[in-house]
Amino acid sequence: MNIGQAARASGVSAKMIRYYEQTGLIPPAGRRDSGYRDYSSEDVHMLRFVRRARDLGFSMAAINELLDLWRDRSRRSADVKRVATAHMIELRERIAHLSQMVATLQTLVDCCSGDHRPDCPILADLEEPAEEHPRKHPSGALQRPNPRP
Amino acid sequence: MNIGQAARASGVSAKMIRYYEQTGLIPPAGRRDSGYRDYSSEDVHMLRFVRRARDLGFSMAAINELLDLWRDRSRRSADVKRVATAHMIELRERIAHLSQMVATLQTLVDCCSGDHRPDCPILADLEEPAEEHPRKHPSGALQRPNPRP
DNA sequence: CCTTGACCTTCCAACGATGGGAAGCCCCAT
DNA sequence: ATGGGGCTTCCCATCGTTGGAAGGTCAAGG
Repeated sequence: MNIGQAARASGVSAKMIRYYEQTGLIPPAGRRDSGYRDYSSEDVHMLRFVRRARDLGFSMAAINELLDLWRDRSRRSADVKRVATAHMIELRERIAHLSQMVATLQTLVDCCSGDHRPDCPILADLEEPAEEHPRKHPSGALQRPNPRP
Repeated sequence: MNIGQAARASGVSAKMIRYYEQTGLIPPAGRRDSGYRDYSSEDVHMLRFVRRARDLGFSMAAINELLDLWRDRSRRSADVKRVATAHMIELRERIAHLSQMVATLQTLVDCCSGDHRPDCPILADLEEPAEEHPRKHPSGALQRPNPRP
């Protein structure tokens, strides 16, 4: 099976298959006399594994671990769970980070009239950020950053 | 004011200041006789603007637009709002993407016993993804992907 | 004056994962 | 045998940021 066929069968592009091989994520494929790489259905199986892990956002380093665990019949499922949980925690952190950005942007966008006039609270905030430091120990009065007019 | 001082005053690293200048995001700084870049408080102000925009996740292309609008006294706030809204939509899409990953991972992690045994639904899913195609037009019965035992 | 250490300059490389493309060889069908 | 498509390797680009090397500059202290 050529690399193109393996690519179509696995959903991993030929480019990426070569890259994964080059970086050692997957073992070097066998070669025909012509120099063409040759893939078995097991190889495709492995590529689909990698593809699925990529779709779930695992880094190549994590996929490396997962592949090792996959091949290790005496693995402990706890090890797999640890890798997946760590990844999930990182994803949640990224989501929290993005959500914070979105929340701030939404506030600013809500405050912007969005018309022909130049006055814009969005630019005003970029220029001089409002001190929205949500205190972990709120000692003062609750702030109303977005009072509806 | 040297680049290091401007960096500390703006929160943008000296490396990035040079990079922003090189790519045309910010105008070239003035130079002393020694060749050192020289920054005014207005330059720092602009750098703080860029920093804040970066913190909100804007791409450099978007920051370029925002800087132009910032400098344009006859801007229409609608244009600023459009840039911010487009960015917010993209952030929301990224959040949705990550959330989908997290949801799948959470399901898998919940199903994994995480002990010394090798059986692992996480690896099983990576190997052969469960066909969880949530239909946009659910014609059949609701699926129960995670029935509590 | 000279040294020393901190600072500045430019240039080059790397990260992570992927895409694009060029130059050249191989395979298969007409 | 010829054409077209697939394969090979190699290089470059992305995006924003960091790191380092080699060399010039500044300021303080001996």
